[in-house]
Amino acid sequence: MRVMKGNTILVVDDEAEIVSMIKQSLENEGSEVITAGDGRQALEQLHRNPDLIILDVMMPALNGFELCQMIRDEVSCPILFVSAKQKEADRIQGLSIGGDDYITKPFSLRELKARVAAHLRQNQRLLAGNVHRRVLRYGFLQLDLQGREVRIRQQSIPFTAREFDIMELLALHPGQVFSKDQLYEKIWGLEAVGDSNTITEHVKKIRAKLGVADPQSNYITTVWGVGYKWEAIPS
Amino acid sequence: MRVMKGNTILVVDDEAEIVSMIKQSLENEGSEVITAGDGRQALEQLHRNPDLIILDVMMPALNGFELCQMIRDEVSCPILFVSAKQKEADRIQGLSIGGDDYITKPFSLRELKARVAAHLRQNQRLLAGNVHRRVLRYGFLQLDLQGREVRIRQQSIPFTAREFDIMELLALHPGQVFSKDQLYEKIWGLEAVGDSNTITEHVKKIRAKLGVADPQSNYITTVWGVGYKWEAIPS
DNA sequence: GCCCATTTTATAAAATCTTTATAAATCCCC
DNA sequence: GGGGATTTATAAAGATTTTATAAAATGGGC
Repeated sequence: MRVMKGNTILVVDDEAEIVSMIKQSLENEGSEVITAGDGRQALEQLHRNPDLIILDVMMPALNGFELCQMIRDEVSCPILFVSAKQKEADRIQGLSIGGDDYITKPFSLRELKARVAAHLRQNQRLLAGNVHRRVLRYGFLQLDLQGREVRIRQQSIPFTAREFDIMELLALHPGQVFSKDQLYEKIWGLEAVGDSNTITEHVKKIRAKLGVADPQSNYITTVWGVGYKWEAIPS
Repeated sequence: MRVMKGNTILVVDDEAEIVSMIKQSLENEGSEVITAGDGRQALEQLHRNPDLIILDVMMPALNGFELCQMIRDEVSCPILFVSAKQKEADRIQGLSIGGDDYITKPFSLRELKARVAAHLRQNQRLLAGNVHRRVLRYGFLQLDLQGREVRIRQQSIPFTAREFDIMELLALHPGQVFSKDQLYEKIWGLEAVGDSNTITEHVKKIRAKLGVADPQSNYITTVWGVGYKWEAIPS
């Protein structure tokens, strides 16, 4: 789970075994984990500026709900409750007083990790966020024009500069046929001279890469005697 | 629930009664609710820019998981899955492919509302705090833009002026490729003339310094024949 | 004058682009 | 429907371009 790398997570629970179990599990994913055995200790740890807080509800002295209410306005990171109290009313209360998630004990470590990762991911999205990217999407295929990156089912596929240029041009004009000369002119520039085989070769490479990740698809169609075109809807 | 006022929520489910039930419930809280009966309709509704998406997993044509994967990179709002599939593996899958929450059917409307409100609240918190953010964080790396200081694992690393300029520009636009000419123009100024090797050299120095403190990471990627870009998620 | 950041130069290494040759597919006219 | 011509596909190798590295030169500030 790449998202968890480098993040600081505060785990608060009065049961030491649970704390150490969670700590170890999250550290395995690359997070830095700081811990507290009760609400007061947790308050002291806040100066470390955690990226996420996991909070047991039932603790002596200062319980999880109380702690959450105290810090919620000062701390903008997600707060996840973990509790043996399974009633719906408890879950709703936890979410209402400022919690972002509520997991009932006994819980699966894998689900805890998945939920922690999801919250961290969403935080990153919003923080690194306000990047309006131009992304072309055709089914499972995505062309990130600013990042010059191609993804199929979220998986990045390396394309060379020329390959990307050709794909971009075609995909920006779905359904329109481009002759090889047109492609050459648009991508290499007006004065450029070159063999039309060059295009053929690049198209072949593009198709090969797309074909590996998405075998049934046929994004680039050959229009015989004319050129190539991008299929509006991949088949 | 104050948070829900004025928000737009997209509800996607093929069972019309469920859609209308959720719609009514959320509208009572002050949200604007738009709906879709399947994945394709949902895609068409995305132009409305919802603040949150509720997604049924099992739908004909395009299921919730598939839809989520398709849109996750373009849509930064929270995505909540609602599903009759209750197995842990399903929940974890949903959270792993970009979902932010997973609620099993049959669900309590009150809990759904509480979870929706919690996600909206957290988004508002982050977006509000985003304005005066002056420290960029990428994994273990922190860029203090005000203090022009670079820290890895809390340890400060000295960077020269140009090095910091280049890093700052790249890191402020994660995922976007900058050509050497673009970098030169943005940092040295329009009229400046210079060798593109200068950039190469500075990038080398930056990578060397980052590499010492964080050997596995690769923050700046070479996009062959195009330029350099900052990885949103360091690999 | 010395130190440090910056830039330039030269060379090595890597990746890509283009060409060439050959095979396969498609079209068109008879 | 078949044969020849044309167009496109495939594969591999050479040429070219681009980037990485190292080291030396420049130039300003103390």
